[in-house]
Amino acid sequence: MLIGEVAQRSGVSARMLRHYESLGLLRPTERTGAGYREYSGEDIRRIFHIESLRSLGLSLRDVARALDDPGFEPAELIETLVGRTRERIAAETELLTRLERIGAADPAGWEDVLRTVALLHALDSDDPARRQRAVLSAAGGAGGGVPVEALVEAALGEQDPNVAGAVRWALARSGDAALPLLAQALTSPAAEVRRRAVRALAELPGEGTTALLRDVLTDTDPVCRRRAAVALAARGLADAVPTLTEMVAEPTGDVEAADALGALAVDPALAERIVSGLVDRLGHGSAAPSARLRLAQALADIPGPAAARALTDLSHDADRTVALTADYVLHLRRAA
Amino acid sequence: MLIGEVAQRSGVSARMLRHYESLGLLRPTERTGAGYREYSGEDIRRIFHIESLRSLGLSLRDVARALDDPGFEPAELIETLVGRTRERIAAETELLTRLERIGAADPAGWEDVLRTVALLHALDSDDPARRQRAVLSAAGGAGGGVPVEALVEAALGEQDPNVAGAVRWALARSGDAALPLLAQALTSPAAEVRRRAVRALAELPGEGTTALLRDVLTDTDPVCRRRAAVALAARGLADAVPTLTEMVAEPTGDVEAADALGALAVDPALAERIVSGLVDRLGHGSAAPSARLRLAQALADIPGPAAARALTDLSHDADRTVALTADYVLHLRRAA
DNA sequence: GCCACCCTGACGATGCGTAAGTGTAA
DNA sequence: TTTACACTTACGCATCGTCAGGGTGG
Repeated sequence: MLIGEVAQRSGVSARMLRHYESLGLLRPTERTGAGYREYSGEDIRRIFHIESLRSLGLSLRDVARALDDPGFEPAELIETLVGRTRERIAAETELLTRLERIGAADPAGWEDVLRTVALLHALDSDDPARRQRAVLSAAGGAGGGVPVEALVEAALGEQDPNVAGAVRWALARSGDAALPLLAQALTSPAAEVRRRAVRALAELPGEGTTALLRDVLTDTDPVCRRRAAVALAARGLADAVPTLTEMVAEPTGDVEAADALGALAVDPALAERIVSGLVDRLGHGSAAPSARLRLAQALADIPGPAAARALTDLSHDADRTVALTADYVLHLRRAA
Repeated sequence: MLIGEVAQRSGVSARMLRHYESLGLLRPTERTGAGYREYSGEDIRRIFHIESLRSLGLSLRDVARALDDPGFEPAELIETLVGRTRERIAAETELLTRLERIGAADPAGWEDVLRTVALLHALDSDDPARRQRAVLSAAGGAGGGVPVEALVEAALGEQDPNVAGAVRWALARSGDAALPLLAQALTSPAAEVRRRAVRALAELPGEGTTALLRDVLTDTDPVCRRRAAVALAARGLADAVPTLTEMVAEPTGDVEAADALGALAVDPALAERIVSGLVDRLGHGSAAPSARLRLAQALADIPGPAAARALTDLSHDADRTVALTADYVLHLRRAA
């Protein structure tokens, strides 16, 4: 078979067939009297072998080795090919999200593109100060070319507490576009991501966030639940009461919970409910004295007669520290 | 600033700085008396701009246009870049799975690799006959170099019913390795994928598949549920009875369900339960006559006195067709 | 003699490393 | 003079398309 027919049937251009030959990949085949290349069935098979290996990403040099060097084993090369392909995919994926974000910012000219690129680049710099500045300039830049997605991603991944705070602040100023993204983050399997999403949502204004935070109250992660509860309480939502009551029962986070409950208890009816919930959960002798102590401290922040009665009970507590604390709190309340 | 320092600070090699210049990308900068390139702050900024755009995948030519041609707008180019990147990611991902499958087959030499590549290639050929042959050779090849993943993928995607059947047959011969993959397919959001997974599981022997099929009985997709029920019944599992009863109630698939129930009803206790379930669901006058007709036909396959009694009731049915059918069935049973 | 092949050789595109051979500043 | 730069020119890498200039077969 002459080269043209081979090219047509194999899909490999005549140019490439000659090229393979020049590399010694395809052996010096037969030639006709006029010097035309004459490909045998064996040659054709070899071409398909070459193409098969090339389709795996082997270089022509590697193909030659694979087909001719008996000591060249596949395992290692395949492994490195896998590794390199993974790296390329990772890089391309990164590139794609950057491109999409830039596209989403709808740049009017290349200056816009450059600004956005610089911003995105700074946002995943290693230097926290740089990230900080990027966030601030993003928030200051009045929207044009500040992709919310990037801010959300930063909010969900930022390690440095200062920068994280700045990111949440920027996010709070950036409008509702962040909401669906944060909502999606709440479904992440990684608890840490959900926690950060909750913190960001807590600082976002608006009705939408309230609904989302309410759902978080049933999250499997306690930290998520608690942050959501505190945030909801700050908005005056009574849904948070059970979680906050639980928080008072735990040795950590009780102060924050007490504050939040105190804020909710400006409503007298709610105050009554909160007090009875707290007493049910912690007021029995079976609870640890330290728990009763936290109860007394929590009651300090709650106005109304129900809290006063509960404190009076506690002032007769078997544990001296509890009794004294309750007494002291009562004293303060009477003075106020 | 001289070229060496610029290179070091910007991370762009001196070679590339000169190359940019030769392309007219970086304007003819100042030169010292000796002809040394002298880069100004403006030049440095331009270098960063160039690198920014390059990081988005723009060619040097496009970078030049972007920075110098005021009529060249970003939108279109960004869009095509996004498209191309998506395509590259898709291609690389394809390549990756192929490489991983080849690696998983642990080839002893490049001939093994070539065989596997040819197989994988044939498996997603456009020609059903080719796919068919590939499947058969994969199943015949006694395992070595036949990646189960590829067969599973084929089973989940195959359109042609003949090839699909061959794939399931090959899968059934390929051992337990397919199980976890099919189990995962059962969690796919696409009902069609789950359906195919169920069909494949139904033809796979072993305990593991039974457990999986049992879970499918609660699938949201009725087709999945039904196929699982029929398969379970074929294995003598009573769990399938409620679903099969439901199937008799529907105008489609009732024959298959009746067969399956008949097979289960070789156990007399089960037969009784099946009959009472069927009668509860369909035997009342409130059911459509066509439903009662299917009931009569289903009862034909169920041995034992319970079915006979139910048929006798139906032989007095208000609907003539129903009554005649029940009569006829009773006649056949007595003759047998 | 015309058409459809074949041949070899070479350039171009892409982005960049790595020289070789030479000049310059301190 | 040495040392560390800088300069220009050019080759090589890996894959291919494509063109030029010329021969072959029917």
